[in-house]
Amino acid sequence: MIDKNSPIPIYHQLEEFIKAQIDNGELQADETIPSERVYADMFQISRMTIRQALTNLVNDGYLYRQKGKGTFVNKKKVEQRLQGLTSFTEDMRERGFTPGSRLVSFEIIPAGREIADRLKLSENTPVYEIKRVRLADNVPMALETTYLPANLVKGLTEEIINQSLYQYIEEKLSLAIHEATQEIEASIAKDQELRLLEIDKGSPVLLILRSSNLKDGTPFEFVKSAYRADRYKFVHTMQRS
Amino acid sequence: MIDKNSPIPIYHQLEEFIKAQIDNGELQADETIPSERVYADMFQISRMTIRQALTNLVNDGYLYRQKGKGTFVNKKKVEQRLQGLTSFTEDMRERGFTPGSRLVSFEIIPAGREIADRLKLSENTPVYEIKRVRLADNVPMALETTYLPANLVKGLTEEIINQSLYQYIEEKLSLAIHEATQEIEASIAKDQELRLLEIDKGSPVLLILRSSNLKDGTPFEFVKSAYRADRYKFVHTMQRS
DNA sequence: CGTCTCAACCTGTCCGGACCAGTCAGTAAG
DNA sequence: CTTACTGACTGGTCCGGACAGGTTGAGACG
Repeated sequence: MIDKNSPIPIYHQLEEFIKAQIDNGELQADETIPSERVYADMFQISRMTIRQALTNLVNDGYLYRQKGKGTFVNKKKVEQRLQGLTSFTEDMRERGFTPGSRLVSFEIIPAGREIADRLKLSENTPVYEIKRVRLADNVPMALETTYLPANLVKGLTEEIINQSLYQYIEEKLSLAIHEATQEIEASIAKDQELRLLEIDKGSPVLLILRSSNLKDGTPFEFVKSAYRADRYKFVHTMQRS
Repeated sequence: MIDKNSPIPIYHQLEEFIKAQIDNGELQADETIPSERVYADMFQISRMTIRQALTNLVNDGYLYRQKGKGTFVNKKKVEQRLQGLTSFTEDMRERGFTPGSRLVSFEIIPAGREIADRLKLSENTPVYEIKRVRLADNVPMALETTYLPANLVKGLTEEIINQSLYQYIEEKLSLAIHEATQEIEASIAKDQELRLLEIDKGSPVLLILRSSNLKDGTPFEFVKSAYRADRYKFVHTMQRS
């Protein structure tokens, strides 16, 4: 329930509490949830704190409100089956490959201008730089460099990186990964890419730059990936509006 | 400014005030806006009301916040409308270019194996093959080859092609364009591409293969586009599911 | 000159409260 | 039976305040 001694903000705990009730069927679509004042009495929390939690859930599409009437559970959004934001691991599995990776380097560096811009940090703020060769069925698929703000994505180790970054971020750090913007362009492989991807001089690569945000808009990741052009194509669908 | 006698909520007036400043250039991207307390003093409004307005603007993508540092104007988002299925003409206009094209060839040919597969036709069925250099601000941007089933997209002429294919299909033929799948990969420019795009041997191109369907699922178009890598990147967003 | 400390700033979270405006059920009057 | 009123509920808007934790720059000290 609500633990006032928890480091997790009270409004956030209430959000999770209500979401859990919706997910497990305790609260059904179009059902009224207890009013703000009832929750305030129930949990001995101020109504403003309740309102903050409920406002967030309304913004996220879980609830809807009607002035004078109450707050109701929303029907489940149609899940956009269009390609979602997935990690490299998830993407390779989707394509039927066995994903893997070889760590090239892992360090904390002061963010340069480009990285600071992308992550909306001050220049020289410490960030993790993780450089990996990503494998599919044990063959190099991409050279990937990931930047994460060190004071946001805390406590990274090589072990965590060798497992799943997204899982660590979502489950251990309880950060809500939300959306990403990707820029896709063609390029000619540079020296390090040639070596690490085991391709010939003059080979093309598909360069994908991804900037990812948490639900609250905070950038948490910037990734540069150079994919072997002979092994990877990006596929997606779009609709006429 | 802020009119406390107005029926419009104060927090909403503040939102519009700040948005107006962003739109008219008074506030630039990454610039700090006055702090919550400064606005509170300025307008004699409670800090909570200020926070409500700013939170809404953060949620809408106009601002971003950094704890301990301030609230900043966000860069204008890449317009989400780029996400949809658009023609080259629409895409270039969206990016602020003047679109144009130079017809290279236009003929009816019997569909080869690859084209027949893509358009779900029998081999040798007649299709239009339209080859164009697409221009942006009068500079070659892409070499585009479009295939359309001749008995579905009827009556094509050079004049129609020089205007808008999508407009002709939707308005004259009353066909409902629905969705497309795109494959994006990196490649090295081939001979014809080198000449027509005015690039050097060994240059990379972004190769985009698009298969488009009508609302009833019928494929109506298959397009191969080779974009100059120095002038074009594909940008899109995706969300975590 | 480099380092450390501290004050003054910032946003984040939470409190308790007041009043406004919409909705609805119950009751009284015609 | 209909209409109007009232009270109790709802969410919406706003107030003034307190404390926590992050950031930054100025000043002191070695």
